[in-house]
Order: sequence, then structure tokens, then C-alpha cells
Amino acid sequence: MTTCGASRAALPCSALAERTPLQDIIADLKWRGLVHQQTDEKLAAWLGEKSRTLYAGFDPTADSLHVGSLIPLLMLRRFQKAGHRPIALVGGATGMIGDPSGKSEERNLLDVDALAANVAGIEAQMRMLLDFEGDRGAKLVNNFDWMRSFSYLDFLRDVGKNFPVSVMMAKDSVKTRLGRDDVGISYTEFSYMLLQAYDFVHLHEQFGCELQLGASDQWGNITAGIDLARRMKSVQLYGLTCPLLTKSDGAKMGKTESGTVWLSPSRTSPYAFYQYWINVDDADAGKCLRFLTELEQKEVEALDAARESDPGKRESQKRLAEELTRMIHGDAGLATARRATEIFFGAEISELSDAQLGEIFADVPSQQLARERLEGEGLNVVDALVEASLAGSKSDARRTVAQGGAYVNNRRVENVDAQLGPADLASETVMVLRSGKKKYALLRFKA
RNA sequence: GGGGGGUUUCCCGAGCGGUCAAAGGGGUCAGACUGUAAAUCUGAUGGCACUGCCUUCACAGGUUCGAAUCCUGUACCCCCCA
Repeated sequence: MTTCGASRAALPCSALAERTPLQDIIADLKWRGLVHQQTDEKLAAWLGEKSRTLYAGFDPTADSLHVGSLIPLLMLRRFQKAGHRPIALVGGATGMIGDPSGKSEERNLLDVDALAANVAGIEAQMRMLLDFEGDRGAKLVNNFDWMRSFSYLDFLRDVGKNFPVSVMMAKDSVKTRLGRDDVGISYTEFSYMLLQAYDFVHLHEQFGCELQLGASDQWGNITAGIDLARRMKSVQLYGLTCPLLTKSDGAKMGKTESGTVWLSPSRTSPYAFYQYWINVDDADAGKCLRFLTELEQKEVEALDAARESDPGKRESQKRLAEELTRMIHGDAGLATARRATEIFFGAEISELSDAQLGEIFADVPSQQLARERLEGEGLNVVDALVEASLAGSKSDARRTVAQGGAYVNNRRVENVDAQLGPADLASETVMVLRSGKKKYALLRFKA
């Protein structure tokens, strides 16, 4: 994975930081629907005056970001492209506390080692989307670095003093938790906003950061930071939030039955990632294109029109999947995803290598069998299906075959008595079994 | 404490001595159709050595040539009266 990642629609990373003059980023964000709330209506003009420094925070709850973090991260990228300097803040310290916003329960605290590993993983992913070179290069900071040595007493005197409890209690994030009698909120989580508020002040002092971006649930934390800066330093800072990415049915984007859609290829294969976007509902496709790609307005609107007139073609979804897979997994990742798609949807499998199959079927369960089972009489299809766990019993397997639902290397098996031999291997040692439309399993035959 | 009802295959629910691996629905699986959608339609749905055999109807015994169905006891659940 190269530092510069995989953007094609976007400019090469190296050009991001140098790009001038300033573009009207707010106008772009507005048509995309990415502006939820802003602290000042004159933000556009303010940003037009000169290159500004801004930041967004990310939770290090795992060693990879997921689709949900993509919007703010792309926001940073958009600002950088428009001529500003982004800072990505990884919440090594705040991650130990847990943000009560949008959560219904107290969070489990992470230990220091786990956090360090998570921060490292996330950092690598950010390097794909942001340009860290040059004087307008992005910065990556970890609030653990400045919070670790901040003593409790000093923090209470310098920061806590500026927070009226009445104001803190009034924040939605706290209020909703206090309103419930089944969960409550600990003092630790209650203090969370102080930490995030202080981050903003610190980044302003250290890097001249003046604007904080976040999802809409961050509004309270952002304004807390702005208030704190005014009280502590008498400076005016700004905030901008974007909507949360939700589906038309209200559910969160980026979740499948099998779990979260991650950016890391070891957690979510490029194929699974690609498939996630291919399967986006028509109703959500336009929003995703606006929120998550860098396609221009004209292009997005053309896709809207195409979706309207010929939804079956699913041009929007295809384009979305293509853009995002390339952005996150590079051209090579996109190629893999596409080839996997072709094969998953019926293309007969032959003349492939173990390595290729391994890549394509990365998410598919496999079972190892002795090579001898293919010799002589061969392996009965029914037994093969059972070994591969595609059938719960031999009866079940027989039924599947009888009903025309069993495939070997994507070739339908016609006969219950079929025997599989070495000729049925798709590669050196692997046989691809399938039951139904897209339930796959591999059998690996080792000597 | 007294009286009554219940416990069926993944779920709901029929069955009330042989024709019961057990109706029907849901779910699930497969097929057709389709936009890798939704809806719809068709088939399948205990196991195996599969025109046959074996194991299942709360559990343990019993009556019968034969029981998910009858009897006895045990466990759990529900309702009514105190």
C-alpha cells in the first residue's frame, strides 16, 4: 500500500498540499449536503481569506477505521484539496474515556497497549487519503501525547474552572443519558467533553488550528471547545458538522449481517467492500455519491438521472463501488474485487492458481482434506458438500444436488452419484464448491 | 392447599390406538423470474447403507399384535378457587 494511496478521481497526493488558489469549499460541501451545522454563516468568506488550519478527531476503538469514519476523513481531504491544512487527531486519551455522544451505554475502557496499536493502524490508513508533505501538509496528532502529562489538579484549575456544570448538563449528549434510569453516566464520561474541548484549545495554540469538523453528534463537544477557547485565550474558533451517514430506513451505514465494513483489507476484503457499495439501496445511492466520492456535481446529477430512468442498470452503485474501492484499496484492490465479483456471480472457474483463488475467495470458509481422497474412485459430490459444510447432512446434500443447486467450480452438478477427481481441481490444490446462488466453500487437497 | 389445562419435529400449531417421520402456517434451503433489489411462483425441509431401515412427539415405566395418541409416576408451564 503506497502512502499516496489510490486515488484516481482525486489529484495525486503530492499535489494536494501545494494547490492554490483557495476554492470555495463550503459551496461544494453544501451541494453535497455535507453541511449540517456551522457556528458562523460567514465561514465561507472566512475560509476564502487565507489558508486555514482545521481538525477532526477519530476514535481509536479498533486498529482500523470503518465506513462511518470515512466522511470526516474525507472532509479533511476535501479541505486540504481546497487549500487548507488538515490535522487528524487520534483520540488516544479520549479513547480511554469514551464519548457519551450517541451512545446509550458506558463504554469499556481500553488499555494503553491496545490503544497504541490502534492508533498505529489508523494512522496508516490516513496516510492514504491525506498528504502529509509540504508546509500545508496534514498533521497527525494523538491527544494522549499532551494529556498524559497533564496533572489532574492542573487540569481542574486550568480547564475545569471554565466549565459551568449547568452548561455541561444541558448538552444533549449528557442530557439523554441522564434522562434514562437504566444506564446512567459515570463521572469519567461526563468529563469527556472537557478533554475534547481542551484538544481544540491545544491545537489552536500549537498549530493555529481554528476550525473543528465532526459528525453532527459532535456539535456539543465542538461548541464546548469554542467556549473554552474564548474563556481561556479570548480567541474565536469555529465549528462545522456534517450529517451522520444513515440509510433511508434509518439504520447506520456500514453495517452488514456479518458486521462492520472496515477500511482495512485484512478485516474486510476488497471484494466484500466493493460488494457493500454495489448493494446500496437506490434510495441511498445519491447520498453516498455526494458524501463519499469526489465526483463533481454534474457527474453526480447525471447518475441521479440515470438511476431515475433506468434503475436496473445500477450505474450509481457501480460507480460508487468503483470510486470507493479504488480510493481505499487502490487499483489492484479494485481489480481483485472485480475479478472476484465476476467469479462469484457465475463465471466458470478453471486455470487459476492457488494464490489467485486464495485472494478471490478470501472470505470463504475452507476445509482441508487429504489428497488421496481424490485418487481412485474419487470423492463423491455428496460427501464433498458435507465436508465443506455446505450441507448439514448427506440427505441435505443429496437434496441440494437433486434440486440443481450444487456446483463444482461453478459448473452445475447434474448427478448425485458424480465422483470428483484430480481433474476437478480449479487450481493446483483447490476445489471450489457452491450451494445455491452464492454460498461458497473451498476444499483444499494437500498431499 | 383444592380443581382444571398443557408439554408434538427449527418456531407456531394440528393430531386423540394402526393408513404418522406426523396436517397447516412461519422460518430455512434449493429452483424459476429479476436489477447481485423487492415481490412472486415451484419444490424441499429427522438420519442413514434412501422403493428399505433407524431415531423422533417433556422424562421414566406400563397396557396392547401395535402408542404421539390409553394407564401410572416424575419434571416444568398455564388457568381457576382458597
